[in-house]
Amino acid sequence: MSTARQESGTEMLTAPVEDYLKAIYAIGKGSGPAATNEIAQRLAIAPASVSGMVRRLADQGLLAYERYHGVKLTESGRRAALRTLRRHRVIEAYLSRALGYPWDRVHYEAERLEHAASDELVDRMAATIGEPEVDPHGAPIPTRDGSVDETEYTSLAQLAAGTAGVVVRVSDEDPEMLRYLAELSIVPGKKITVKSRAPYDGPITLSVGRQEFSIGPALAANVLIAPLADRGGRRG
Amino acid sequence: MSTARQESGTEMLTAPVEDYLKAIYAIGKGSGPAATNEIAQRLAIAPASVSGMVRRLADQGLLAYERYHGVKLTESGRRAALRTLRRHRVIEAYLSRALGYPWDRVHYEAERLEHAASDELVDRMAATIGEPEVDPHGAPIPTRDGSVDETEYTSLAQLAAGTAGVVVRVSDEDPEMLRYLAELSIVPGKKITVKSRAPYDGPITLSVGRQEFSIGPALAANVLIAPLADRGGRRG
DNA sequence: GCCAAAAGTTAGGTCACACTAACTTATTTT
DNA sequence: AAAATAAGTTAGTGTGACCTAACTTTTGGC
Repeated sequence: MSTARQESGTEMLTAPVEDYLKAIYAIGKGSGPAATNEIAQRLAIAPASVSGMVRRLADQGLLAYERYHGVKLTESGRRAALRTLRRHRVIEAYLSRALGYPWDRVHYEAERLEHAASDELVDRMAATIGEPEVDPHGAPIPTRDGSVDETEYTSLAQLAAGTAGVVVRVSDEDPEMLRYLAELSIVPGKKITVKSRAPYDGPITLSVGRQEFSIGPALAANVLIAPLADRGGRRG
Repeated sequence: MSTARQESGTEMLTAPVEDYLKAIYAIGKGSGPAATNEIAQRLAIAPASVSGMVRRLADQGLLAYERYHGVKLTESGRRAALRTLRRHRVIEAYLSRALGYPWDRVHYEAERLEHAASDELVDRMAATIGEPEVDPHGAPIPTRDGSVDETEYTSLAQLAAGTAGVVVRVSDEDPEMLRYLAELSIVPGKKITVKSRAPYDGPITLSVGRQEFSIGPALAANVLIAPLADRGGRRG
């Protein structure tokens, strides 16, 4: 057994394998092909290592691989990826709500626990905190039977001046950024209005609550928004 | 990183290494020497594998090894073992109390989580359920700074007829046995009186609560007892 | 105190997962 | 369309953790 996990029904996957599948899913959003280099970059390993692993995963039927062209998840691979994603996000939500974990550190902790927790544990966690639909960063939690909300949202960087919207999701990996976003109270559920945008990728001025401030486009790109009907005019 | 865990301060140990240390600690109870074969048996691996690993662990300073004689934990090895043991038992207690996990399955789940959970998580779990001192099977939980209650208790198999005692601990690995013990309500905290013992390792008759029944010596050996003052006489 | 049985070790092999260096295929530029 | 660059692959290594088979050391019975 060693690092692998055994689970009722399906074969057990090792932690690295689960990480590959998650990465490939994240790149291709479940359907598109993933490039070797991009997988390597996400997992912080050498491209050559990916070639080798990808072959094995293809042999196991988890993905479709064509030499020199990318890989795509098979149905079985997609299911495995979503199972891991569900674990990850339920664990994040649980750490945050039940154990008071700060939202900038849940990702890192979940990254390890997702490979060790059983489905039963994950389901109990989900039940205990009331079957959450999103994790603390707003990412949707796949259901037990493997479906996810794959709605694409606009990033704050693309939002036109004068537009208002609600933050639905922020990217979860960089703790420092998360702490900064929390300071600005740019968190899922918050209403935001884009007051103005300086040209040439300049700062974007926002109003959040009764505060007003500017952020750079790099940060804004990490915030996803559900736009609201524009009823503020553009007098500001 | 792969299967290893990084923790503030101390070097990260892999899951197998933590398992070796736990096994060696369990055998030598922290001080005595552990035999290669016994380690192998506990970890369900070949004795030859133990020889190899034990050498590496000795090189790392986790244990003292003399060829053809057993191994003993060094102070550093003992600390690592107790850290893992604390994780394990806190997790068991948490699963049981906070998530309603049945007591016959917490061991198996904790066996995997103990290698993935950070010290911070374990401490939060402990705090959330009120800093428990024992796990659901009655095993003492090591403190953060690495001390444990190492009191030795009498097993129910050694208890003389007419003696009464309180169950302090039952062995935790066999789920089926745990379910049976729960049925008999032989659980930590319960008062038990040994009514009689048949000779030649025969059945032991007990009274627990208002019930009376007999169990075999093999089962009784897995129940540890804190004896009470004998005030019942031996008329029974 | 010798000799068989038990306990422990070395030798040599495997598998998963990473690496670097060198090579091949694909894409882009001119 | 040729050359330059980027992307991807193979070849060869290393490490951790296991295995079996064959050998050595220790122990316990007589």
